[in-house]
Amino acid sequence: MIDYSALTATPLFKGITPNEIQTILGDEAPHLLQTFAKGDVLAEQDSPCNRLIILMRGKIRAEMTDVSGRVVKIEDVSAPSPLAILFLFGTNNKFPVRAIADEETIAIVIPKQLILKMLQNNENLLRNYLDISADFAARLSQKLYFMSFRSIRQKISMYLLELAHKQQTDTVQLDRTKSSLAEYFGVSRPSLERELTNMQTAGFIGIHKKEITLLQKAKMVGLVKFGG
Amino acid sequence: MIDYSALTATPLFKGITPNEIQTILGDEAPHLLQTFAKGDVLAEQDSPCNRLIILMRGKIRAEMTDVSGRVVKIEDVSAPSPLAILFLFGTNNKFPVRAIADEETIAIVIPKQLILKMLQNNENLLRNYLDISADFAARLSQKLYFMSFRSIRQKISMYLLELAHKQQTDTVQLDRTKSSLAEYFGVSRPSLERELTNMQTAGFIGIHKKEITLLQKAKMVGLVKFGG
DNA sequence: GGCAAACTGTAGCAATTGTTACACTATCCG
DNA sequence: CGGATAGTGTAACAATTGCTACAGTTTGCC
Repeated sequence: MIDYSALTATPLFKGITPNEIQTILGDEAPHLLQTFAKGDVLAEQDSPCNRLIILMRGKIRAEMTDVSGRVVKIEDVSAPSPLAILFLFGTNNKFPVRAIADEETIAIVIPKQLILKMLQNNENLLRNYLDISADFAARLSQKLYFMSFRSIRQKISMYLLELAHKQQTDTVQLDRTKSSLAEYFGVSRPSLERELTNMQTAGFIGIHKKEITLLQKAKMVGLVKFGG
Repeated sequence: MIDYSALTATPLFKGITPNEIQTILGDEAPHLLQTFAKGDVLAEQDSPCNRLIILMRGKIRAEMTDVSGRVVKIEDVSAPSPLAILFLFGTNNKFPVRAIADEETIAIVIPKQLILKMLQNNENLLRNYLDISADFAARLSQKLYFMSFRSIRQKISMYLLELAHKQQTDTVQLDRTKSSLAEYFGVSRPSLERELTNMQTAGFIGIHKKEITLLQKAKMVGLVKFGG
């Protein structure tokens, strides 16, 4: 049986009642359930992305094999959550990664054609779908924006200034570990640490664990603007 | 008057007949037309993105002002083409850039609510919309993928190996200028040139203008795989 | 044809960043 | 409580990359 109330917890079905979901999915719903054992492949990299996979229970990992044959783990996805929602459409709609079950996993697999119908028949669903896509794109854009700054000092300044703006204070709390921040910036962790220390020594910021105080906002703005 | 046949040339209305478009847009269509003089602002950065702007004639430039006040040109868009299609939805749906008319420009401006209705009422339109979004996201992903490689040599190798795969030959034609390739990689132009020269000296590739021959594919694969 | 603008190729030096290694701390979980 | 795991902080050295400057080439356009 499909647990419709669990589905309302997924971003895609947010704001839609279990009853509505039942109606949307229709009578075929029970046939859409699939179970995967640990190690099973839910979707092969570069295979046609002709169905939407929504995890109901369990978790998977997404791996990518590049031209050189190197396998890189891209992300972990836990239920309840839809998978690769953005690659269902587009001119080259293939799974960008291989999805492998990390434990026993139950998923609802919905053919692309049915998705199209569902989107047309339910405005909430359509909005959710478009919102999810847009948010994804916004995150990618934001990250690329950071990559466009040359020096680590510029990236740090930019990041902290935006954090200060969001948190409405000049003493910000880092919203991720320094390790993952280094990864986000695409630089090595020691390099990031060093530059943070340099900026503290230079009097730009004060560092206490994950709490960073912006001491010279104007100068940091200048860094971003004129380089350095 | 709206030139419906011109609209069919936009990616959003691809495959939809002028008559259908007329039906989709409905009676309000004539009220949606707007004219902008050179220098007029079609959309302000960070203003709510509550309408879709489709350029029918003329061209605009998209500029972004960052935290520091630095103004950067992001892209040029010429008619016929929709504007910022991916930022209409999402939790923070604001124009990421300021759109300024570079010459006299005529555009159809469709409110978000109407777009939602249109997408629900026409499957072709919905598919086009989703395809455009997905393609955009795929381009962003692809670019981030390149940014994830540390050295310039790795980026070059990766890029050339993919080009060779696409063009089905080991003598590839660069699909953009070396300048823009440097920008795409997020490195300085002289650094890219130097590394290309180094790779030629090392015997990996042969360079003749925009034509590059991959002489040691296996070793280049190794570069990407093991670093270096 | 000829001018302007964009693009290419190269060099030397300065600066930033990566790498590796090690010690230490915090957090999670049984 | 204790052990494992993830995260932090720092240092020295090597390597890559950026910057600036200049000369030459191609392209587009009048």
